[in-house]
Amino acid sequence: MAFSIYNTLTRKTEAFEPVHKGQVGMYVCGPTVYGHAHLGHAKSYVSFDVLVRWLRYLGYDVTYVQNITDVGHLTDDADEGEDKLAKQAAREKRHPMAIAEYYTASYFEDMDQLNCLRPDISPRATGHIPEQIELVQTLLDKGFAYKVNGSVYFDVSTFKEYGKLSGRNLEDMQAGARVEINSEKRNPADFALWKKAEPNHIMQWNSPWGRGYPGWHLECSVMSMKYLGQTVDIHGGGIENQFPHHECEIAQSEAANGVPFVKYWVHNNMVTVNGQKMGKSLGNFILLKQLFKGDHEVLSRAYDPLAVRQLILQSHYRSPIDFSDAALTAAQSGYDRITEAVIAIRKKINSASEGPVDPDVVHQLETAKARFEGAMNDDLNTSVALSVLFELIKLAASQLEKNSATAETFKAIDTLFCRLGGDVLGIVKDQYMQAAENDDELLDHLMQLMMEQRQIARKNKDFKAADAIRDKLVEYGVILEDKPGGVTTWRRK
RNA sequence: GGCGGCGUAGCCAAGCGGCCUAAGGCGACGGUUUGCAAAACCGUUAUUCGUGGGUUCGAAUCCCACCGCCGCCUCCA
Repeated sequence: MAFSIYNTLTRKTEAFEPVHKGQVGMYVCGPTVYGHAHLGHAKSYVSFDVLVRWLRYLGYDVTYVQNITDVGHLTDDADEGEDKLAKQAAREKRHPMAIAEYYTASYFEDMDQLNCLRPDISPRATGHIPEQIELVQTLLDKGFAYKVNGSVYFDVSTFKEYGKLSGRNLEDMQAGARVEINSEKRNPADFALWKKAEPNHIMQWNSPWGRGYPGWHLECSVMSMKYLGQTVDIHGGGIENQFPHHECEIAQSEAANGVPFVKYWVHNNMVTVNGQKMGKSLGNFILLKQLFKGDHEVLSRAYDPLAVRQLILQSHYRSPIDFSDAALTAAQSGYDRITEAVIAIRKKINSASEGPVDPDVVHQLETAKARFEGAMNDDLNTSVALSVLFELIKLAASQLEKNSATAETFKAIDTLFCRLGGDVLGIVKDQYMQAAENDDELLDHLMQLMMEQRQIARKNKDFKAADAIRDKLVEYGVILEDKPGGVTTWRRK
């Protein structure tokens, strides 16, 4: 089965065929860097990360572009709204570019934690002002735009297909309740391509129309075209950007080029926290940094970034996901189970006997792989793909029980875990740091001593003393585990 | 007002006309193991898919109505 993906433009799941055979150009709307990344960013970028990983797994040569918006879109479409970056800059008493730099670094740090692959290109909006001016000029020359008082607007009445992505038409929109504040526009639906800057506006550039700054839909069109061509295979973003952002991108790009701007529009759904929209005023606005540290009042503990990733992958990218402490805890438990199983398998590779791979295991691995691929090909059904990983754990467990299982068999299982769970889903790591190996020798020796003392107590049936040692260690975050054969191991809680 | 989505076991969630007497995860319970635990492993946990109609040989899956929830339509991932 070939890869199919839901295309918002056609409202159908379509067989995926890139414009150029074997090559995929993918553009995803990136963050506006005026604050730390939050849960919404996590869902969005993990979803698109898996899409990129899946396309690469299928053998496509993918160029993944994700912009960094470092010139604030306006906080308000009307006219005098502030630039979000400038606003944050004023709050922090720093230059807007310093704000952009700081939060860009923060963003990549968080995405790295979530194991999202870096985009091939992360173009900055401010680095593409000349190209944006060029596009505005082209639209003016072709009669799709008009100048008013140093600003330039796109004239939506000249673009017949305006509304095709979001399923809106101009009449409906004009009947809507939105108040028209900007009297410069000919039509309320017209949108700014270039805005005249007031002298106190920090971020501004020279243009043929005077000092100003670009409109908020322009950068994506320009950078997508520059790096991926006039027609890009995939353009991704949050569903809330479908209108007006993506609709406007289509209008300005297709008006200028006369060719389709995007072949497949892919939108991911949003997140809620405890069943409600995440909002700063609702007290449920969670930053990724808070999540990873457990530093938020709705969280009972810190969560492993990859457990968060797993939670995201447990539901479909087009479904909304509700983050709650309970959901995170459940995902963390599931994630821990996968991790522990993989570690156990890898230990066995070193200790198991030599020999060929069990043919029965080979068969089961092939079945699992086929099921995984089928699920991913069906519009990225990561939930089912993940369930295959748990089936693999079951298979591994049955082999771990057997003394006859060979090292090659474990190697084969591990390889599939790495491929599907690692390369594609990004939740299985190549290497795991074992707590014990990390600690210095002294700690090891001390633990050894404690365990010996406890062993003596147990031999003497002095369980009171034995339990006292164990309980005290739990307080210090250390868990003792008595294994068959009188062996005791320890690990951190 | 316009657009879109959702309602499946205690919780999360896949399935979207027959393979469904419905994946998988979490939790719970029972077992193996243990001095007792923990962990791990094995097993059990929805004859039923918000409610009521309809279409069909056949529906969780299609249609209609109703109830409930959510998102977008302002920048937002």
